[in-house]
Amino acid sequence: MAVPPHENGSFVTNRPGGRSARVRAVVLEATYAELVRCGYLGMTVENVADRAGVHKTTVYRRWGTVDVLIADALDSSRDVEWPAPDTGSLEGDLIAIATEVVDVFTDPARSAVPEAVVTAALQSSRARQAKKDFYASRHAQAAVVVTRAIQRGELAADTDAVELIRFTCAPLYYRIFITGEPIDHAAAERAARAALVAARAGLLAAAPNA
Amino acid sequence: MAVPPHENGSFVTNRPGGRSARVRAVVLEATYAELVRCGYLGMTVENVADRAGVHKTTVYRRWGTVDVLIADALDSSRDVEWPAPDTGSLEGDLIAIATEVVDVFTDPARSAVPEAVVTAALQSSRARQAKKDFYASRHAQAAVVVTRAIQRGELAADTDAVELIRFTCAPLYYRIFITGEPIDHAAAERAARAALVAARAGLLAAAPNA
DNA sequence: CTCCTATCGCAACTCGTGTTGCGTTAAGAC
DNA sequence: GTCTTAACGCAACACGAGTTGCGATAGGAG
Repeated sequence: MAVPPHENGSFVTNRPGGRSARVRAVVLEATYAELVRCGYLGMTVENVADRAGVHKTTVYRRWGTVDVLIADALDSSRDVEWPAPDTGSLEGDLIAIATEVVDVFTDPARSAVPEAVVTAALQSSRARQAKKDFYASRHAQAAVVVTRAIQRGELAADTDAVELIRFTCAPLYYRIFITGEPIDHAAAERAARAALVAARAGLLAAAPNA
Repeated sequence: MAVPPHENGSFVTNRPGGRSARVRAVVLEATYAELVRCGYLGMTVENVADRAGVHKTTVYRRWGTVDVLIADALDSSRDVEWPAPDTGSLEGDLIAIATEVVDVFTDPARSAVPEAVVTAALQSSRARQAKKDFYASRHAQAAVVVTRAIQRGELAADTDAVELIRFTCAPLYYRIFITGEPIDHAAAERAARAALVAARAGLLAAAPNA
């Protein structure tokens, strides 16, 4: 068709069997690599194409912009399984989740991707939607530590599981992206415990809370 | 000297009296206007110069890039007085602070600037420092509601006042920049109350907390 | 007022991103 | 195997952001 793939929102080609799928895989991998190497603004469609061993017009025609490249890369990695921690206690699980956030963002190689995703989401609605879907998926996976705690009787049944995860991560992301202050293991513990105290106080109820 | 102003970190010119100061003021005002109109990536040095009624080489020589423009604009508005709320209770004050965050980010005209600042801070160290200084200043101003509460005996004296402000704002910023979920007055109240509960539980102590 | 020079305006230039037209390759159907 | 055409490679181009050299303007000192 005359309509390029990046304008109908999906990347289903008419020939998904061989070359198209191969090209997509190698381009998305190159996208991650270039993101780590140059960051969001330093990244160029041409550099991604070169690294992938593909001509730049191919990438321009199938994806169009770096925002769409990042969004597609994020979509493709959205549903990879993410093992939720299981330390035996809800507090331990929440601290483990918060600690992983700290670990990611204190490693420049791993923090480059989420930072670029946040930037891209502020520029294009396509990337914004991909980011939203990604975090919704991850939060749903992480929320099992809360539902398990409810089943164990550690927490009220009407607690909003995903909201508790959000409140656990929020103070860390706030320091990273807003105040620019450093984060460490103590900050992770503090964030997890604060979220837990709020949940135990009934402030994170799921229903039309009072 | 041969060193352009944006490389020595300050914008003190040798002739601060007349034209230089006038040019700076009109350029920074144009920076804000273009930020609202085009966002961070749509913004260009040339458009800022045109709007300011100056030639683009003037802006290029004094600031160099849009990151520095944004950083300088932020610096110049950092110390404008920001009236902290005074509702009579700490809970009311925190809810008022959180509600203002919601108000700003539900108005596209007002949310454009902080969104651009976050983006710019992810690209240049100069903008990152300006953002850090700006939020440090605002948080210090907002923290007076906490110190007042401590004086009234509402809260333990060892509470980290700024940390309580951070925990109040964090869940809102998390929804705005990370999960992309909507925010409203209920979310503001929830964030403020959760932070307050954590503070009352002694989790936000200033000292080498236990 | 006169002089010095920091700062600005102007025009031409460089360079890299993104585009377009066309020929080539290979996936999928038969 | 042959045929069709979606998808790719290639080369030349268009466009705009950022740069540079030089002359003009206007603070600030004496």
